[in-house]
Amino acid sequence: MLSHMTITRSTSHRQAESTSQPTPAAAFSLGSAIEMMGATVPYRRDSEIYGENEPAEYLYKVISGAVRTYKILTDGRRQIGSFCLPGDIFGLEVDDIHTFSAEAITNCKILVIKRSALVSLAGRDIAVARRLWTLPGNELQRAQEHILLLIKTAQERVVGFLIEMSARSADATEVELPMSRQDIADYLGLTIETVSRTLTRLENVGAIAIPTSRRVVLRSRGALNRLNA
Amino acid sequence: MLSHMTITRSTSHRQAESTSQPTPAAAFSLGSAIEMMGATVPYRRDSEIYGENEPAEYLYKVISGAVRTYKILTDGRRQIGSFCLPGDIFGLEVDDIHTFSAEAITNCKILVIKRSALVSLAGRDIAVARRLWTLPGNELQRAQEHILLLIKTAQERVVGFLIEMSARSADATEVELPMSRQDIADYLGLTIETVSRTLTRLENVGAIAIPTSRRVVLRSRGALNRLNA
DNA sequence: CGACCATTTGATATGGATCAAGCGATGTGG
DNA sequence: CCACATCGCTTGATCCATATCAAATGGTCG
Repeated sequence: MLSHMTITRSTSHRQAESTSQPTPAAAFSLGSAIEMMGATVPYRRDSEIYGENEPAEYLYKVISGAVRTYKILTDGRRQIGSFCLPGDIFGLEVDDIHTFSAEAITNCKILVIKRSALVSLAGRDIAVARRLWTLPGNELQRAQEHILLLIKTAQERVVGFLIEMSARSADATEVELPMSRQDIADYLGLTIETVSRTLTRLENVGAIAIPTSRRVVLRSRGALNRLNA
Repeated sequence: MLSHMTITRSTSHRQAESTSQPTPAAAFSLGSAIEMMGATVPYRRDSEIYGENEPAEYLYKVISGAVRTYKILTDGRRQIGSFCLPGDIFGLEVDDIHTFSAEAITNCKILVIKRSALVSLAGRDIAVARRLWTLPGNELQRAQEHILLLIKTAQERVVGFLIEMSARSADATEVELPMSRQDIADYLGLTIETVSRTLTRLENVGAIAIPTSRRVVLRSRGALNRLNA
């Protein structure tokens, strides 16, 4: 059976919705043993999942909703490291201390898995071990892509962001943006105004449509790729 | 004894100095089994060690000299991903294809290890496996630091770069820069002129001294940390 | 000594930041 | 159910940091 952890005691989850109702049913989706080892915990919009410098006792997987990981610099600037969408795993750290903070962007459900349980399972199950193995490498690739984004012009960054989001979206031509303009700006190293202006410019040249501010239709992939330099 | 590979046949090493003379003596330094599995190969300044998109058959460790890994964007811009100094391991890839190119910055000696040999050794030696394990995670941390650099002002980037280099240097107050201003600029996402100007400004305010263009003395760590925001 | 290449320095242009105001959707209290 | 406050987003005007263009300097090697 499921080995239930008393995760609500952890300081890492102090902001979880008080009406927390784990949904073990979801634990059997996706066909991996990983889903069976944790509890699904709801977090409400803008609540902290964990903080920078806290010990990294758990691993997290987005079941529904969206999460941002970020750092606050000494002067108050915020850098978003990644957006996590359903299926994404986050919270894995090299040295057992979180190097970023994580917050729920929307109300969401997160599968929370104890690291130690996963490590011991990996010792028994080579498939789990292999999958765990690939996580830092995948993160590294994303970080490297992020670096490449950050040396580009504002327009290229925004276009790159849209392409990245569309690649992660079910419908490749229509992108749902769970995050605010400020979140996008802090991910791309731009200001909210520049992000907004760039999006409207892309709309004006017919590359995209913006039916609502949180929804973008990619109208011309060719134009976008051209603008992506 | 050492199992010598016929590495000079590999396309990855086509630019190695023709007067290649492996130095197996170095193979016994640092007290790790890893040193015993490869051959030390000399590369001359600006020669390619491997190219982007080539299969990643080997792992590399800098014995002496310095290496840059980089990508060329479609419009010709170059982004340097990392500088590798003696002791650094590079060339590890998630999916067995190099995502960056690597070039010798100076004439240098590189220990070249066959991946497959290392993997099989890791299967037998848990210490080697553990060490291999940590590499992607360490790379990830460096990439994340790099991201944080790239969202800062020019002065903060240059200061951050100097602090990073001094942390990797034997003498914490004096930094040898094996790379050109252009290399630094391409690492920091700035132009060569901005890097140069920023360095002279730092010298003018007394934070550093620049006895020669490739040597920087950190005169006031406090001032640098302050400028690092 | 002279050519070459890296670096520095100078003058100007510009992309994105900043400061400021307007707009539209959402929700709340009267 | 509507008036109003709030919040997120967009738009406008101006400023500034860094890029760009250009030239001078300096160090290295033949």
